[in-house]
Amino acid sequence: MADVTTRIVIADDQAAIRHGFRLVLDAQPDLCVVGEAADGAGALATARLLRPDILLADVRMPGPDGLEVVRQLAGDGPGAVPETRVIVVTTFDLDEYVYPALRDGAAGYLLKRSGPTLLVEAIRAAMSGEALVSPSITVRLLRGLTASPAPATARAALTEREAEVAGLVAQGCTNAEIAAELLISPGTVKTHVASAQRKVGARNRVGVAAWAWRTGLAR
Amino acid sequence: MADVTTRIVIADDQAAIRHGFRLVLDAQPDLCVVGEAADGAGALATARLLRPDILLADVRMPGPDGLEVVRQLAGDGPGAVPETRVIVVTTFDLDEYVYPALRDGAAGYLLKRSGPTLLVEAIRAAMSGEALVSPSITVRLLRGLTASPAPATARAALTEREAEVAGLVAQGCTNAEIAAELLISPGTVKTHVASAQRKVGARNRVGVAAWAWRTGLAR
DNA sequence: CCCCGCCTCTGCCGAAAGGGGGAGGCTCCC
DNA sequence: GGGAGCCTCCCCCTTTCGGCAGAGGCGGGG
Repeated sequence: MADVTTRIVIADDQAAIRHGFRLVLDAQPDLCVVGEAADGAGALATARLLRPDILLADVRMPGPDGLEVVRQLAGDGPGAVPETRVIVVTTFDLDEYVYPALRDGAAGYLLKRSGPTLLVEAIRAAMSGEALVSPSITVRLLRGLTASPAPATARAALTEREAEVAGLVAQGCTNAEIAAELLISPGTVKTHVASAQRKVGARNRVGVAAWAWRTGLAR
Repeated sequence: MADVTTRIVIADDQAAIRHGFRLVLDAQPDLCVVGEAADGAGALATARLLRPDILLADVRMPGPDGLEVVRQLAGDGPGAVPETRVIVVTTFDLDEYVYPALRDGAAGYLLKRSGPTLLVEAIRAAMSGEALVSPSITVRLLRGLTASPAPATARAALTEREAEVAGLVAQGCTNAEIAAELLISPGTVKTHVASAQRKVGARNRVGVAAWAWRTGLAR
């Protein structure tokens, strides 16, 4: 495919940030900032008018915030601009917009302090249909992926044996198989399953399995 | 804090890769490759001996693979080396080691074709307790996170209706409940469940649920 | 046009799971 | 000593699943 210039629009309520980004991006031979906006409404209008390849959108802006911009442009509603990939930019990695932004179709999520390198890399990634997320944010996403919200807390509800049985249930084992595995009688397995079921509020063994998968007990 | 040199060990069965990485990394003033290994056993031994700041580990290596290395070094077993952050490197973004690696504590997941910039960025991120994942892989992670746009590959095996039923199975619904929800007869639900079961290789509905949770169809 | 895949439904039967109850042995702690 | 909690096992009964076999409607593609 032809390596034409990537057209970029910057949306941020701070002029200094916009100028900084523009300096960095225009220094790249294949990138070109074609527009700027200082608020959410302007970002949407500019994106719809210019249909750039990339929109860098601050999370916190007057009017529609970065998330709303992502939703509208990346959605399939009337105002969507499918050819524009939105990269969300934020100042603080504390903010909790990460999850919704990515879920709603952001092509990246960057910290302003990430530096020019990652900014350029994020744009190139987005142009390849990929997505770069700031390392400091990725590490939080991974924690969510990994350890589950509260493994120790939630799991404490079950006795050791019950958790063991629940794990095997989540693997798709029948009571008889679990019994063979743990060297106990099938009747005892039923007792443990029923107990786990009651404790986690499930209506059947699939609910127990679902709980095990959610909490990270099983994987 | 003092910006001392970051000590790095490279584990890859291809000497060319190791040399390439070494060239890139030693060109950085604050990075230093202090060791190499050509297989999993060597990687573990070298990491335990040198206790480097960073271990770049190929996924596919003779002996223990990159995942096993991550598990052993990042775990809390006797052979763990907590001060060493493991960045997993792979050739193909097709491979399905992404989830386990990140879940088991990898401080990054890179494609060899990502280029030197991301390699260096990934190391700096890992040193800050953060994690950089290759954009092409991130985009897959996000699909799993979103779970709305299907991971077409795995889910393509099931028809739309089957996937719908599988999702409800994963929520712990009985066939009758699914029937009521989808406005079809319980018998039809049984057909779909049985079909999904056969396609995903499960022996019962819990296996279908497990598959749904694994693939992100269910959350 | 006809075949194929998907969705829909039907029936039957044995196996598995779920709900209820009871019971003995064990450890830990008051 | 006496609970309390856990693990283990047993009974009975109903509901749900799982496997099997068949069949009609409906759409797309050869």
